[in-house]
Amino acid sequence: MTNRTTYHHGNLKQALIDAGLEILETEGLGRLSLRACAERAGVSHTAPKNHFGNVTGLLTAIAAQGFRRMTDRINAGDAADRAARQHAALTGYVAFARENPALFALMFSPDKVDFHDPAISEPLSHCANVLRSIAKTPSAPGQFGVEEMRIWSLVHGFATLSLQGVFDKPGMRDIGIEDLMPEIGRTE
Amino acid sequence: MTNRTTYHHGNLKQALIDAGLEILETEGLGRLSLRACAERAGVSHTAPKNHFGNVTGLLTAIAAQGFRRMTDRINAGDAADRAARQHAALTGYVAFARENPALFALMFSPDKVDFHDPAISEPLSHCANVLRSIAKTPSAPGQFGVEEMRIWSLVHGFATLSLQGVFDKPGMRDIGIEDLMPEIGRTE
DNA sequence: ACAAGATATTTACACCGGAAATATATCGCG
DNA sequence: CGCGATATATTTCCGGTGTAAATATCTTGT
Repeated sequence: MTNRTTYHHGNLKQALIDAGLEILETEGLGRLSLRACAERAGVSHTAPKNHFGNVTGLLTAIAAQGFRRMTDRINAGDAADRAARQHAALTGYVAFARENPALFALMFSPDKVDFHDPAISEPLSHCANVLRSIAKTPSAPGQFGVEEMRIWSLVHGFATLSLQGVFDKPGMRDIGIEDLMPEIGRTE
Repeated sequence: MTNRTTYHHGNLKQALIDAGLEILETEGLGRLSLRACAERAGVSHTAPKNHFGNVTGLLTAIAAQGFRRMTDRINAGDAADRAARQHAALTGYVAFARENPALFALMFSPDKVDFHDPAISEPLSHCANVLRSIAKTPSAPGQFGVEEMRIWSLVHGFATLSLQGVFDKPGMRDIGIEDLMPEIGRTE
């Protein structure tokens, strides 16, 4: 059943997360299961329990990895100015959702991911930090002000609704986040 | 097993939808299943197939009912002016999400709901119509412009992220959609 | 009255997550 | 080195879930 020569896998935890990410890319969220991840990693379906407790723990870890990838995707730390970083972050957010629809859906599935799991809090904070850094008047670290909430809400809602096809009406497919954001950065 | 006197249920289709809505309210999205709906409606677990084809058809019908309820919740057609209607719609949107977290999550779960199902297109259009009606410069019926997309994106993103607990940081819990919307209605 | 179709059940099956007992490998420490 | 403790993985079993196929019951049209 397994092609391993050793009884222990060696790095099963990361292998299971990677397996889940691959399943999301190739088969979609509906096919993501604990057993499918285990099979792809070459272990029995109960092996994940040692590392993640239960299926929610595994899916939360996969979502956490998704937040790390999204943070990389939206972070343009080398950009010239704040406006450029903001543009890169917002278009990157929407692009990430479109390039990874299943992963993005998982990351915001309350019935599959436990947002109180410590494994996800750090990646989530890093993502929030990038979004804070593009505000005109960023709040102090650890804080999150009205402007940041407005930016995140707008881009997240746009990405979600676009992905869902809610905006799939004539003449709307060409409207992008750039068309919605000129007001976003204005001073309070 | 069943308490029915007649072999046929009579109005099984609606009964299954109602059963699903009750499960969402009392047990949450994780407990919503075809079999659970059937059991609550007092029929065998294969009976839903005649009315909905498969589980996606049933969940889509439940989500469609959710959009109808949300439309009622955000529609303040009797309000004095556009600003009042807008305020009612946006606060209503967020309130609906908080009052029906499981139903709201289902309504935007791409792996459970088929947005191409005709059963959901009409309720979705009605919901969109209310959101269009609160724009300063509403587009023509059937159309959907930048302002409407910005409004919907902002309020949907805020509702979703709030529900997920993403904004659960010190000092943020008191920020509402009203604090994010003064810019929303401004002229282009 | 009766055939045709709609509606519901029974049975069977594959997939899923989890619990419990067991097996194997690694680590800590004498 | 040796050996118990711990970590990691397997096997087996169970209840829950969605679907297909065959069957049963009711309703409808003529």
